[in-house]
Amino acid sequence: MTIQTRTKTRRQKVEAREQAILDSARNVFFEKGYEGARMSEIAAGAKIAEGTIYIYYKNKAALMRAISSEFWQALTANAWAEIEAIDHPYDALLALARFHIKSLMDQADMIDLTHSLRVVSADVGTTTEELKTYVRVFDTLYSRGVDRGDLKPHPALWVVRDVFFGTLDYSARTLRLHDDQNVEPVVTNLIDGIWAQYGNAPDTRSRTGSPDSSALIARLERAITRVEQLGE
Amino acid sequence: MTIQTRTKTRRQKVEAREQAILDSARNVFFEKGYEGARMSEIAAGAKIAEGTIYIYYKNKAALMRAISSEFWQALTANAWAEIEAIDHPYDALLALARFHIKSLMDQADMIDLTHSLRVVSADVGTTTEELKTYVRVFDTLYSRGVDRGDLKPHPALWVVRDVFFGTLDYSARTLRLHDDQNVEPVVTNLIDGIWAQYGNAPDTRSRTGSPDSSALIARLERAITRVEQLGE
DNA sequence: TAATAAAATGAGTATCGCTCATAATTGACA
DNA sequence: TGTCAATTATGAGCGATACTCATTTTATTA
Repeated sequence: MTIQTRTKTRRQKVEAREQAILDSARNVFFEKGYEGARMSEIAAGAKIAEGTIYIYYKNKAALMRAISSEFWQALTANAWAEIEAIDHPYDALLALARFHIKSLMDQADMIDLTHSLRVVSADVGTTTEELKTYVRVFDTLYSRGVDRGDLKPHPALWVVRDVFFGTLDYSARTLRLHDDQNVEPVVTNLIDGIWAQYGNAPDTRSRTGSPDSSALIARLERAITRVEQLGE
Repeated sequence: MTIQTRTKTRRQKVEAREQAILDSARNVFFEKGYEGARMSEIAAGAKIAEGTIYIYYKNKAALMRAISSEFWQALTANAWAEIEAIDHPYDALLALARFHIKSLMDQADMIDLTHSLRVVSADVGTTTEELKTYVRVFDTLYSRGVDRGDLKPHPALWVVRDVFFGTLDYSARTLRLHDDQNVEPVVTNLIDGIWAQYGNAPDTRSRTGSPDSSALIARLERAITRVEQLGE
């Protein structure tokens, strides 16, 4: 017990310092950019000596990588939270697109800094891994749509994924450039486009007299009944 | 006459030196990346003293910017050349997409270096200007399609433009990551998608007597799905 | 050929990321 | 509580590098 409490105290102190360094570094990186950021200033911000940083992080690039890593993990968590309550894939994709582009725009500094890692350190492996994890939110959503029969299975999902993220990335930059906060046209346009290309519109099935049309009508009937019961 | 010849000689010498610096810098930047590139090495490659570089270029970033600028101008010229003989907008867009993604993949080093400018220097204005010029190739192509009646006019062309370049950019990265040289699926998929959404395809119009019913049913289906979720 | 302007040079400077010998702090144990 | 070993912190100093500037070299004109 005593042992645990004591070691925990030490660990807590260390972790607090680590977080202080991270926080200070984030501030300085935001303000000055990667190149402009001085290790001395980061140390001052965390109220420690410059040398202490190197006990916690191997070098400037590693520090930057840690910040980037933290950011993407939080983004992934938030993305899941954003879509978990949404049932229909169309709406979920819409929500994810909205969330993604808004994040890109709000946290543009962070995004640019992450990109800078590619330039600064050859070892972008860590960040790549985190990007993959983030991107999995989309993949899951699409797969769910396929399972439900709302979306056509795609032989190479990454093709659609790149349309999704690539478009949003570029659009975010354009919107920012024009000081425009209205993401809806972009988001709607994108998802409608994906839906037009890969969506299994129910009419496609019913047109050929497929058995699914009756099921759809039944669903419609039940739904409408519920709407009617809602009153006015 | 004599005056002109003589000054021209001097100017030629100066311009030759300038080009030598640029060539050497390009080599070193490619090989070592921006951070890894040493001004001393660039000078050695151009067979001049280190201080001479600074007569021609204000600093390392300016040197990099000049290289980037040269690259994008050449890319723009090549893009125009690639599409000038193609008449139908669909084929021209296809060709541009193919050209763009291939350039991205072949000259990945150059692209990454250009991106690095964003990190290194706040003044990315020059590069942005050149990017705009490049991007105009697409805009012209789309407008031509609208004029011919093959494409629907879009209230905000940049939305489509960002789909185009964003998708190709991301796809190029993915393909490179998988050591895949086959760009056709991406290119075809992209242009078909744009055509499906914005093309005035004659077959769409002639397919059925009630062109709007399928879209209407799709909309109904999505709306009902949303209603169904309200109850649960 | 001499005078002047333009261009080149490279030793020196300022700056910054990082190291390491030394100091301070912490926790276990008697 | 005091002692000792381990952990953590410190900051002067090192090496490296982008950039400067006093001096030299080269080109041009009369």
